[in-house]
Amino acid sequence: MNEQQNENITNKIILEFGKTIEMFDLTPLEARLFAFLYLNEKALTLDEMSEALGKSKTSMSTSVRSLVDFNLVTRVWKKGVRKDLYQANFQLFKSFMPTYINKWIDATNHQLGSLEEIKGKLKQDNYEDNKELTIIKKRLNKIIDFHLEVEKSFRDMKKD
Amino acid sequence: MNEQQNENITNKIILEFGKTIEMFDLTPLEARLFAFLYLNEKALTLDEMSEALGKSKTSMSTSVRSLVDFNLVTRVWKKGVRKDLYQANFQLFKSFMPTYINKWIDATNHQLGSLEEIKGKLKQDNYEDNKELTIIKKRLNKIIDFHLEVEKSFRDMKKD
DNA sequence: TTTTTCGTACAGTTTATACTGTACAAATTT
DNA sequence: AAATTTGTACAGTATAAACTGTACGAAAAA
Repeated sequence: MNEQQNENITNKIILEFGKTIEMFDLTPLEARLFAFLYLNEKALTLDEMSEALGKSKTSMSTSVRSLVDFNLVTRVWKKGVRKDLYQANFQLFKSFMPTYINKWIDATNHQLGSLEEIKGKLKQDNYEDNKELTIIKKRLNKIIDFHLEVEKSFRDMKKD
Repeated sequence: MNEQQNENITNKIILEFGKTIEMFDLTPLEARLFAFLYLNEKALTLDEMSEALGKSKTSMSTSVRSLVDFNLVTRVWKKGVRKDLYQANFQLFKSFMPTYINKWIDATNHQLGSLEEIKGKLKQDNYEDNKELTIIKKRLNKIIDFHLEVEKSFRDMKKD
């Protein structure tokens, strides 16, 4: 009854919290797994996760590895325990938000580079100018501006 | 030669710009389609899109409809032209960014509601208190705080 | 050393997503 | 009215993503 009750509540929270985590570009399973780990105080084994989420141990292995790579989960050592133990990092906002923002900044910067390169090539090679090309050039500049604006938005977001 | 040259450049831009647009949660095809429309001054028909992107007309129909729903593309009327014409909205930042931010705000608010509901139920029904439940409650509060913080971040982002 | 246990690589399967082709209603043209 | 054209619903197909089960090396236990 007690167990059942806790599990019921846990599942509801996992469901809702998981949806939010998915928005940070994690897969549904990774999201649920993180939520589950977060709700548990003590570090858990792959078998415990597998049992709790009803998914294969292999899935847990790969998913938890992703979470570690994303710096959302930490592998924990405990004397006498042979199995690997994993624990969710407790600082949610710091774990998720900066990484997400950086992802946007990095991506826009990278695209910016590619677009500038195209622009440079257009100037260098003296292409046969025609009406259509003129429009393309104009739009390319607008696209570059757009990337700058997006990048700035996320950069500003960091300053808090 | 002239045509070929323009198409070549257009494709390069579509490729790079498309990647960025995908980050705003559009499918790869929607992203490329928008990029393509944006690079064209005049409004285009489904057949022209289909021809240019090498995808079926059906795909164009559904994709362009999505873009219209997202307020990224506008249907345009032109006298004497029977086919439907579509044109990309030119204000990129205004088209993409506010929608994206609102999506986050709406989603976090919605989750917040669900989580508060769970919290309320936990208080109301006097559950048998145990150590595990105490931890769950504590974590639930942290999760709610997290949602508030995320929501605030995106709300602040709007103020520019 | 032999046996057991653990984590993960890998191949295969299931499930979800993206895309196409046919068909057809609505609108336009002949 | 008949014929053509246009956009899209729908069903089916192809492609990608998620997930599982078996197998096996590494490490620990017997």
